Amino acid sequence: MELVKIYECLCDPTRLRLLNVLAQGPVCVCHFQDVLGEPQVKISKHLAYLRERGLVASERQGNWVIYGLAAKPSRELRANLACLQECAQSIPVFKRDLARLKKIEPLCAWVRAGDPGKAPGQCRCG
Amino acid sequence: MELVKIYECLCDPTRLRLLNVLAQGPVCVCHFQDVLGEPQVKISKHLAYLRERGLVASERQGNWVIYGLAAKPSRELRANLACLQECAQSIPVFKRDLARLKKIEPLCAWVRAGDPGKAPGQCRCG
DNA sequence: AAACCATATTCTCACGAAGGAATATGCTTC
DNA sequence: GAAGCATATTCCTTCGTGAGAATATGGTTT
Repeated sequence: MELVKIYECLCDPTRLRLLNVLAQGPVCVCHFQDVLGEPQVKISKHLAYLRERGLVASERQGNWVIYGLAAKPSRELRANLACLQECAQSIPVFKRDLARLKKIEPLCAWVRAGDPGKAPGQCRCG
Repeated sequence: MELVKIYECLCDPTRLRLLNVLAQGPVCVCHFQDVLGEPQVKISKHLAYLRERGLVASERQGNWVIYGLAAKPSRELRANLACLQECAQSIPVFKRDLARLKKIEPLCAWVRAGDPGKAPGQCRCG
């Protein structure tokens, strides 16, 4: 059942936080590390988990990799992501993450714009 | 996170089917066996799993045990059960289960009524 | 109280998933 | 092409879960 696959993706706190952030728009991996405050391996592996199951998609942009929600989600996925967002609104962890995201949002936008010519040698996350 | 506990409950096909059936009202265990066509142990263990995590509650009625959805669900639980129902509408397995449930519904109602005086020695499920 | 029914629990096995440390890959810059 | 950065993968250990067989429990009937 595809529905079960979706719920399997949702039954880990780190993945829920990732999806909550992604609901705001595409984000690059190093920003995830910054926003969630979790180690690189953890972030990377959970993103891979979500990618293999089709919840998110990734695109390389020079040194960075940008993740975004699936382009054309199934009805079930759309419904559940909407439900998650509704629930997340009232849960502190998620609100904190979005607050931190807002602070670095300009950087995210800049990375997303993806003009390699202007890219500096080092990510400005830290 | 309580939200994760909910999703853990939802990431198994058998449990999804149980919850889908329960959305129609309380049901006794032997009827679950009949509707899902799964062995007793399986049903019983998954119901226990859901009960330990507060998604469902059980009540003994003579030889039978009747399960129902949690009386006062959290906002998150309510939202997710609603979402599940919406998704289930278009998925064959769930529709089949509800169809089979309908056939034995009078029996369910009778068990729920719970007049031990009239109870026969044997469940009429099979 | 013995037989019986519906349900629950225990035991064992196999498997997948999460976390961390170490290492590999792909780009980019010098 | 060597060094450096961001990200991915591998290896290992630990833990929870699902399934089935067998057995236990609690209530009921005779």
